[in-house]
Amino acid sequence: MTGQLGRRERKKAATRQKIADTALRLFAERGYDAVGIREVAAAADVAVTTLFSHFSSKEALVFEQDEDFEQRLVRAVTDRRPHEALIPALRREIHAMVQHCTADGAASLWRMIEESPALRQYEESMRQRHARSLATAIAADLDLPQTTPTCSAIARFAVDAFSVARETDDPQTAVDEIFRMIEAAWAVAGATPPTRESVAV
Amino acid sequence: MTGQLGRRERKKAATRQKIADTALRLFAERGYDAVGIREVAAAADVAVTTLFSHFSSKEALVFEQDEDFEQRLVRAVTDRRPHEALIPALRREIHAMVQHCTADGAASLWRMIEESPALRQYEESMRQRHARSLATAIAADLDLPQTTPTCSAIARFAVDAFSVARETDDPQTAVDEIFRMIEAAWAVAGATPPTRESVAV
DNA sequence: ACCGTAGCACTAACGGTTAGCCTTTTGAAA
DNA sequence: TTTCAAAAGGCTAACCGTTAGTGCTACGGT
Repeated sequence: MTGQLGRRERKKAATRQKIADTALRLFAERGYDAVGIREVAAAADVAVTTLFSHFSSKEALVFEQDEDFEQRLVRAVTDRRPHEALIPALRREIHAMVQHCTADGAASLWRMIEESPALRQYEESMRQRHARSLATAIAADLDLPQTTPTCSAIARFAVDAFSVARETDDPQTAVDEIFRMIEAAWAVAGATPPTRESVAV
Repeated sequence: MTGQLGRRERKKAATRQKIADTALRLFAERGYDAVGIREVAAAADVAVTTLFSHFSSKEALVFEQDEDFEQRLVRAVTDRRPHEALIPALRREIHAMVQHCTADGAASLWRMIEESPALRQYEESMRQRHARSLATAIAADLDLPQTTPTCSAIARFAVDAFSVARETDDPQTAVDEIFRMIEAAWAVAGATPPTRESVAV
């Protein structure tokens, strides 16, 4: 083995990266809606079908770090230090994610997202996926056989915190503000043991 | 005036209704994905362009009551009886909406929605719109000049309650469960007066 | 040295959506 | 009543994202 990946996998990764880079450059230059898939493929010197074998949709070209975000949320729960409570761990991660997304280099990217309805819609359904994964992780953390309404709700609240905060002028403060609410919500949920129905199959 | 609407508006409404009815019938018969727009238009005896002048997308054919839902949420806040608190009013409305959507006749419709990724995605972005409207209504109710992170968060939490509950075996119980959490979240948000930044322009 | 397969290309098409342009209907002003 | 502007609808033709079908080539393991 050369390094860790074979030539084949390196080439594949290179192709993927080239497509993503080309797409983001074109989108930045001329706007997301004004650039077609055929154009991106041509500029990256690949076939349209190749592009779609690397990215599941045009929007996915923009949200390249989709799975990163998802795993960060899940790991914030599963890999947290022993004895650290659930909500503070989530809060720290959301803080970091917000910081990452409001960093200077990313501003124009998020502006582009806000201007395109298609991208907004994609982002929303992406967050829903993330909330589902997070809910599963939370349920597992509580040794529950499956997600309860409380798990799903807390997961969604956390994701909401990110979305709402990112749209405000002072994201970090907003995250803290919302997480105080989530903390309170979690407290009453924990105090109220789940009813028979909500755990039953 | 004949009745309240002129002939023109009555005809327009009739056309719209005919399109919606035809579409839902075809979708129910053969599945959402298996029925094309051209087919729906032909069956409703209108041109494709006419269909799209009444509905902004294929998915909108299914979520005909989109605006109803949005207005019910907003009115639950603005039109509630004097002295009734905000969160209980919202809870009542969400209860009613869940009941309405889990009634017997609607079951097959929601199964169809769950089976189609396109419909799920549309529903999600619809809920986001509703949450935005609700946030604005809540802000107005509190005499705030614009939405704060707290308003947006509570609005999203309420909408989340609907979405999570609808996926549960026992939706009504789930709504109560989640609204206990929202009540707690609202309590700490109200107790903590907004900081200067979160209200500033 | 060989073979299975992953990666990629090409063509052609499908389905949702829109633009451009034309006809008919309708509400109301002149 | 006549007239007229706007609304509603229609037709054609296309654009765009996405996928199926097919085949070639180069790589990795045996």
